[in-house]
Amino acid sequence: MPTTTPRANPLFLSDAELRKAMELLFFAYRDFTAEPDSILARYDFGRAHHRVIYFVGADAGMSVSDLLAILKITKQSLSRVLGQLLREGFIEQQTDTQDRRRRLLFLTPKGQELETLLTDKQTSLIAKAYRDSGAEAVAGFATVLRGIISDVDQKRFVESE
Amino acid sequence: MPTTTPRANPLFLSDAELRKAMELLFFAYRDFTAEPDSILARYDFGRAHHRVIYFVGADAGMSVSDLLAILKITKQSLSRVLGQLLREGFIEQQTDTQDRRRRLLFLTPKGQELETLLTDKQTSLIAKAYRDSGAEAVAGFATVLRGIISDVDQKRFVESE
DNA sequence: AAAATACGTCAGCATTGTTGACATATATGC
DNA sequence: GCATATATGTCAACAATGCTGACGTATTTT
Repeated sequence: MPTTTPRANPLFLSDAELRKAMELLFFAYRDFTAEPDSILARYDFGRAHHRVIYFVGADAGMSVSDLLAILKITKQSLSRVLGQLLREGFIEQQTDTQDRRRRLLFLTPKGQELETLLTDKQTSLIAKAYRDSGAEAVAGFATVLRGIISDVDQKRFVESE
Repeated sequence: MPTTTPRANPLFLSDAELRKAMELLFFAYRDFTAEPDSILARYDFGRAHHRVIYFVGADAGMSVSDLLAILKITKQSLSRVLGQLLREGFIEQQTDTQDRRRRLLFLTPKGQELETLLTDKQTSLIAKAYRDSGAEAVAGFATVLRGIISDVDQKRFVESE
């Protein structure tokens, strides 16, 4: 009686089921970023610019090192895109009055406008998927994604619950 | 009576809830690819090599154009990584006997070994998240991701159900 | 006063995507 | 059988976005 155990995955999780999950993530992430990517191209911006605009929009007044901790890229990499966004007037900096070494980041009205344009594309895609799936599926979606996210990054979500 | 409607999202989906979904996707995808990325670095390979190895592993004997259709990159981009994988003996080609223009792709034993190494890291992460979440959550996870995936790419999944 | 922190910058390099131009082998349509 | 379409490959240049390493300045902490 062959008990198909191709790889080391207990608890009824077949290899095919796990591969399907991986592919779902791959295609979903790809399609999720496709629309913003094409909008950004019109500004000569890329996905890296989008991330900066998104997170600064989500947490106005964050410092450069806060942003570095979220993005997990080097300051040299960030500097390139952040510099462009500053020079082109999408983001502005303000010295923290508490600690004058820190530069707090804010979207300008122009930056806010682009943020809204980009985020609206993505939120409407998510909203459509949510509406088509129902509340229960939405809860499951979040639960599983949280399970995939490392403990370190988990912390970013616990407070917002 | 202010009925908070910050953006255009009906059906009780708050802006905060939708932004959280976007962030979950961002962090999950990042953490999901982190382990393979660090393994690949040891081979002087990148994420592009991983994708090729993964999809050829999932569908042995696929043609170059099949792969191009999945990855949605140009043949010049693919050629670079595919060429490396061929030269270094991770993948081998075989002329299709039906249509001798087509080159069918297969993993070599060496390629299969790397595929297993990489995929096992990712499947165990998914498996852990699945086990911690329960069957119902897993179903919801797949439902929502499918809702995010474009109709074009959906087709890749319908047959496997 | 010395050390640590926050931020910035210059320089070079790798990966992975792009466009455009061509070339070859094979299959298909008429 | 010839013209055309298809599948694949290749050369060259360029752009976005990561990286490392080396410095420099301002400010805070010890």
